[in-house]
Amino acid sequence: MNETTTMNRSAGATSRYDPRAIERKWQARWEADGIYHTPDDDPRPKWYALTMFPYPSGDLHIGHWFAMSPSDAHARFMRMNGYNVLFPMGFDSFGLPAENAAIKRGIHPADWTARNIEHMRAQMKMMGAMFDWSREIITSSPDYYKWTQWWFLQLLKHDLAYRKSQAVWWCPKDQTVLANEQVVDGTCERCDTPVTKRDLEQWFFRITRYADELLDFSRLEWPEQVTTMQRNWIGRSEGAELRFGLDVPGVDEREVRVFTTRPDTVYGVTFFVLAPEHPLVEKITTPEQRPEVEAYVAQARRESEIERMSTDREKTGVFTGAYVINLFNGERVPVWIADYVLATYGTGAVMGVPGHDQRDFEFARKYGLPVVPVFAHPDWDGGELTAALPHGGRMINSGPFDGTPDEEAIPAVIKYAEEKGYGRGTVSYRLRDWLISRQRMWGAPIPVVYCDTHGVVPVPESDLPVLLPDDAEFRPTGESPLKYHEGFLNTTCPIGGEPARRETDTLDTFMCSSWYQMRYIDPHNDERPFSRDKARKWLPVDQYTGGTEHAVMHLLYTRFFTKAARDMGIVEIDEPMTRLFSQGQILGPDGQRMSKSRGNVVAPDGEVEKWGADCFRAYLMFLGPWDQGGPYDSSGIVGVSRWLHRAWNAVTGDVTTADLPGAPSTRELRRWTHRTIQRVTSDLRHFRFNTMLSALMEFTNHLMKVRESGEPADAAAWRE
RNA sequence: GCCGGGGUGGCGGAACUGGCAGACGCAGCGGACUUAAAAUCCGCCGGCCGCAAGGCCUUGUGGGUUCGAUCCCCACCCCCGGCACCA
Repeated sequence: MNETTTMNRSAGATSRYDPRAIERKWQARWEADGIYHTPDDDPRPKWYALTMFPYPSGDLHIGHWFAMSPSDAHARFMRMNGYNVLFPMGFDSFGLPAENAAIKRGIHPADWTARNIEHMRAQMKMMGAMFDWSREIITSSPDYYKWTQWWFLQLLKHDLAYRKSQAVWWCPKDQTVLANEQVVDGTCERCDTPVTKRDLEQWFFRITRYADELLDFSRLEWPEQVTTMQRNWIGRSEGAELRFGLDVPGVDEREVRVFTTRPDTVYGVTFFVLAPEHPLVEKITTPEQRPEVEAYVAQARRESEIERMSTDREKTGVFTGAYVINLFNGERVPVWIADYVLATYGTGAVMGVPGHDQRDFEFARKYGLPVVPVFAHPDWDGGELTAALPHGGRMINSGPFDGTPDEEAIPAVIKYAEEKGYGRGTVSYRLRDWLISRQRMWGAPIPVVYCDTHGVVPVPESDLPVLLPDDAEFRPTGESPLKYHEGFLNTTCPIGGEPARRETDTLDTFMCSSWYQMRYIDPHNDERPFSRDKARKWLPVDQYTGGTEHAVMHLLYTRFFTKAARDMGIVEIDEPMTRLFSQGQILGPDGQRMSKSRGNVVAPDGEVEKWGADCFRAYLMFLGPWDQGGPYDSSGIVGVSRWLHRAWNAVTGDVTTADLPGAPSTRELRRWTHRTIQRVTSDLRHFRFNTMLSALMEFTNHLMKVRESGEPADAAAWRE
């Protein structure tokens, strides 16, 4: 029984781990066998795994590897667990960099994009991921943007798209408008240029209609970080809209409304403030105050948003000469304008309650306006205030409400206001409608036509796609380059055939990525964006992964799209992605964001060349928790490489074995094996790749120890 | 200011959410093999005291709960990310 044998499972005892040969061989084999081609008609349960698709900037960088390798590992894990896994990849290929490159180098954005895609696809194949390339989508290709335009028409048909003139964010460098979500600290999200405002006629999507539903994350397994960011971005505030009487000779309006979260302080109103841009300012300002008011308005317009949004600057304002009447107590209070009041939030007007709001307090102090407390806060001694009082105590100076405790105050005042017709309880949101027009050419043309007879006419679905011309002048002028392309601009009205003009703005590229996960399930369908049956089978995405930089842009827009699609009868799901995992960001070795200008970019190709793709992938996963990210320090990769060599040796090298069932050493070996399986399974399930690799390294170390001990190992346990 | 995450060896990080802190790896030190080096293998590797056995200290700071705290509670400091004059 104890006959000792030597197992030698490799071709030769001197076989060494040669990543390049192995990877080349197996990647070619996988591709030839089409093993990652995901069938639609497969009896196994489906698993839709998705990683955010890249913009084809030209080169795959470490960040792409860091995002894709672990998600690939997880997708493979699900596949090995018996799921029919869909793990597609594509390119989010419309957008400004292509246009800027075109301007700089004089080549068409389409050519630049195509070249980059080809290169990056090849780089991604080197990764050895299980992407199903037969489903690849490219958002700038006509057979894709045809359907992006189709979505626009559906939203338009269902009153979820509309056109209006509004002051919108403008990036002077990129020469285009931006969505609120693309303005960061008063600068352009893309190029950091301070933004300005312009009054323009633009297309919007009614995302605000879904504000409340978008706040419901109860069916989602998403990181709290992301749901919190979305919650803050939507910014729901409960309060009331209150009417104030307006009695200015020659002005038609008889009232002006404010939104407030503290209607219970309405008896403490001692002044009233409008945003400088508020339309009433022009009408109600008295002749004596006009020069000062106009100067202030002009200055507010001129100031950059960064200056204006600075919270620590002193409050300024100007009296308009007009008064409004507080309907609750009949008092006349002066109307001021001040730039701390935002035209875009609530009604663009604020009731000034210096006794209970610190900003109002500072403003009243500065301009000598009276301060009337309406809650007797327990900490207040009744003397003159040095700051606004916090919530608490019973109401005072408030007519019929005197004595009401603070916790009952808000509902009581709202009820009273509704009975008397002074106002009503309401909810206000920070979220604005999504501005989707862009004055650039490398995007999907907005499929509408302007006709002198029929007005705004949607392009019929049968005429889609509205193709981008391949010979447009792409220099930015502040207007879409398409405007100067006669062949594109001039068309005929779909209704009456009259001469008409095309819309020359293009769609925000975030619209392309708002539905791309639905296209992967049926990427070659030229009848519909996707078939209903396939949607029923594949949607929603089971596991999505990507960076948090898209928390309030892409991830909010795609949720809106899904809900709108559901209400339009296109899909039967409420949410696009059930689970989300946000990976961290890989930084340069200096701890700074990798960028060419800093010179801290580590090229993945060099690492792959030197260590092999598997080693590089494993090292990225071994660095630390995936959601953490951090500086990339290439000095540690040698450890992973050593481990792979050891693992190769452990599996392929010679070992002395014998039949030793039940021996203590056998029990120990089997315990190690199964404990490792358990740890790896659990870690993989929870995206804990770093500890998964530690477990595998420990196991390898144990195997090597058994092998080097000279004692024979149980043949069956060793094989296992 | 508000919200979220974090602070553990020289470094990246681990510790099954109350049970031997520092797994795994990098770097470092010592050794084996080698004419030599690389590669590989073996050993050591938080700090202080000690020849040693061993002892004391140690998870940002200070307190608390507990037989027992990196983990729970209170207060504070620092770092990262987001939001921010939102009425």
